[in-house]
Amino acid sequence: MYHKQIVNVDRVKQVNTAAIYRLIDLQGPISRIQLSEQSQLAPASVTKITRQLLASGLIQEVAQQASTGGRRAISLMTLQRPYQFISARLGRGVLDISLYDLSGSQQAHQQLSVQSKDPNEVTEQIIEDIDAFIEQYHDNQPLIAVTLTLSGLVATASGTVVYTPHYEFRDFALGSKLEEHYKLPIFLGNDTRAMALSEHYFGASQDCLDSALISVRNGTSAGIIIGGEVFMRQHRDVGEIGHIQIDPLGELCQCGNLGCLETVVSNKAIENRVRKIIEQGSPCSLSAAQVNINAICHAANMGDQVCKQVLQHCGQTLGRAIAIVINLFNPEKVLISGEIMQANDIVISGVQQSVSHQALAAFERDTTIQAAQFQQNPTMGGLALVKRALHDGSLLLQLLDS
Amino acid sequence: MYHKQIVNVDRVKQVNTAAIYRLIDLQGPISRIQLSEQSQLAPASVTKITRQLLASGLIQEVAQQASTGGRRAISLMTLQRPYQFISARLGRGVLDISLYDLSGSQQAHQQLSVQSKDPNEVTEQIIEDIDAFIEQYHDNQPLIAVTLTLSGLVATASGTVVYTPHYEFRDFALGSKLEEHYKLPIFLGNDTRAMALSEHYFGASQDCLDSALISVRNGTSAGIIIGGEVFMRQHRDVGEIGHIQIDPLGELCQCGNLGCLETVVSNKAIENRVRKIIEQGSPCSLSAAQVNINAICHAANMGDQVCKQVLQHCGQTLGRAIAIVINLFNPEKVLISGEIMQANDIVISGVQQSVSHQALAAFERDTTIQAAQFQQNPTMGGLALVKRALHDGSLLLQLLDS
DNA sequence: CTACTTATTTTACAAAGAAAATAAACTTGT
DNA sequence: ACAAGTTTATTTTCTTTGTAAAATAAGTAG
Repeated sequence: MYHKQIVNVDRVKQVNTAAIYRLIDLQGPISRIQLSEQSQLAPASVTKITRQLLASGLIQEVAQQASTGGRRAISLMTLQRPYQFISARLGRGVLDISLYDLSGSQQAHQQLSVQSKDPNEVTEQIIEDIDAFIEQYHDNQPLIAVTLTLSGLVATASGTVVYTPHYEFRDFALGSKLEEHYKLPIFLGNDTRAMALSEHYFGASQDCLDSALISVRNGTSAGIIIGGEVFMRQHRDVGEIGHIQIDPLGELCQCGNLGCLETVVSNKAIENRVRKIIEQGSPCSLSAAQVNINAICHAANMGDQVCKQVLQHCGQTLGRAIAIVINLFNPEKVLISGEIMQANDIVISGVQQSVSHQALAAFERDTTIQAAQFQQNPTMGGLALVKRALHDGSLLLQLLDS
Repeated sequence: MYHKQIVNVDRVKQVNTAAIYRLIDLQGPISRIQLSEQSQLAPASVTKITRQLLASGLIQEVAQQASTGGRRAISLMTLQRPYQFISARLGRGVLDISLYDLSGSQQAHQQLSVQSKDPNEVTEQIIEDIDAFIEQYHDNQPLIAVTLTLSGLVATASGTVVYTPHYEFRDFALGSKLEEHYKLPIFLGNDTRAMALSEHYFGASQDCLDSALISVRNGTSAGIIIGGEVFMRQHRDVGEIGHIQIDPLGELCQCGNLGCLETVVSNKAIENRVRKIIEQGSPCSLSAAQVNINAICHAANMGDQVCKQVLQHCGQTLGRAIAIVINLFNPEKVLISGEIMQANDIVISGVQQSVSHQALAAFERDTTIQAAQFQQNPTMGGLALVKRALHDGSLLLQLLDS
């Protein structure tokens, strides 16, 4: 059996401290009195809490605000630059490593290739590469965390990699291995879900509590943000939409089924389809050898009918999946990420067609569909994981003590 | 902008009192020391809270438990029978009214027909009929609430009916009209979602935190329970899966699209399909005139191939929708409700086929699919709405004061 | 009858937030 | 320039809540 949230006294302090830190972080320069209004805590409590945060160096007093008729308010801001962390991202055959500070500015970046698929070998390489990276790029500022994002299912709480499409991880305790080595808080997560959270904190979905990010690259997956948090079930995140059956008579998917979303909506599927049409002799500005996703988008933007048609069909199909997400989650914004968004207008118009037909009218009119903001930076997701840990108090308390 | 949960002192008491009440209600006869263990509150705190609950008559001391080597523990239970409420359900052309007590036993029931589709007229009828029902069946025990469930979208917090398929409600403030008349707490909700919650509290999904109920009757809709609560977005519930496009080349749906789930999975769709096959001359144990959902299920169970095939196909199609729900929500149990479950084995085997192919393996092996427990009683959903209000503290506090 | 267990209650206390009082910084009217 | 009034920030005082520890109650086992 289970019990729901019980509140004891210690927890109150933790929750409220985290809430105040979060407000200062999100709402930039803000006075104590404004914090009190927004948090519904008494001014006295805000003073108590901010005193502690000031003492530990997590926030600072900055300029005074203009007077509104009396004593001028003192603005508070979070300190970002002194807090650095490592964000790594394990893609298909690729390991990206970055050094960030909390402001979100990337101090250094490196990309390496990964040959092995064996969990132990890959883990070893990750540790070696990050070690070398730190050696080379990190100065003497304190590191507060190491994050790793990857495609696949991750049990976030236990730091276990349940499953990955590109490597042979199966219920592999990657988190504890990294923790053992670095003696730092480790944050592990699915890459799409982490990117969705990054868009929520810093990107295109900053202004809304409920959003979804659909990532179309090697495959298709979704990250769903509900109430400002990644939607999770029993400590593992969900959002694997790539194998929704979109057409019972469709193409064979590598998973063994017919007509999965990924058989139409993925870079490889798009490339294959264009190649096929060219080989059938349709007039196209690309030769079969030139076909790749970037070229296709460029050609479509230039007016190439074949490429345009394929991308539009892809958009329509994606729209059917997005309509399902809208009906089930009713997000304010749906963001699409991936190389296809170089042909933004073509894809979006296809998506809109399907959504306007298939999503509930009451929901559809509330939902904006647009391109994601962070298309290029695969390690950006780690930043969100660190922010989240600060905002929910778990990492914040560790920094308060030290 | 928004702020997340802030905890102030008042709230602590409310949350913990509700949590203790919920534990006593769910875990039947239970001692204070067991409550302390399960709630992680100190024994002294449990004593304080239970004292209050005892004083207001919400719980009572029952038998002592057997000794485990020392003083025998005193069992506590919630009091159910003295608390009665009215549960109404507005279906297509039908109004069901029941009198329940908190134990879930139905004291009286009445079914009436509804002719009008006009919101004001329907509201007037509901009030008149409930008044007459109370007059006839209710004795002098206190009524603590009135609930109304219906198909359509309901904004639970504001008591507004956003949309209904069978009546012309559009953003209609039904809740406040009822509240004005009855001067009692009113709980309004979508019927499928309320039934899903009832299954969670009292039925087939009692033992799990995450479940889904799929209702197949006039249409198809889902109720999704996450963490023991109805999954909601900005105060309105979601789960309208009836218009997921399941086949881009499928039949025309009344919503104007092709191949919606409801064009295959609904009582009417099944009946039409069987009728069509019979008219085409296939040998069937039913005549076209005899066709209705109950007869079809019975014939299928007796081995009729036409009926069996249609139901199996319906199951397979439903399975595709359920696979989506499983991939997105990862519930422990999926319950199916509706007349089709009279042919339980046939439908479930079809569902299982699709799910085993299309749901993620990691999720599918954790998910049980079975028939819902409360198939017959349309007002059962209201019971869950009242329970929820007691368990989350909102209704509990009103009863504590009085 | 004594020693030991277990359950519950009482007492004393610590921590957090609320309310009121005070201090500080500024604006405005004279 | 200066008093009066505002607005913000902080401090003090008080109430509430939960908890630890001690006390009490009610059993068991030998």
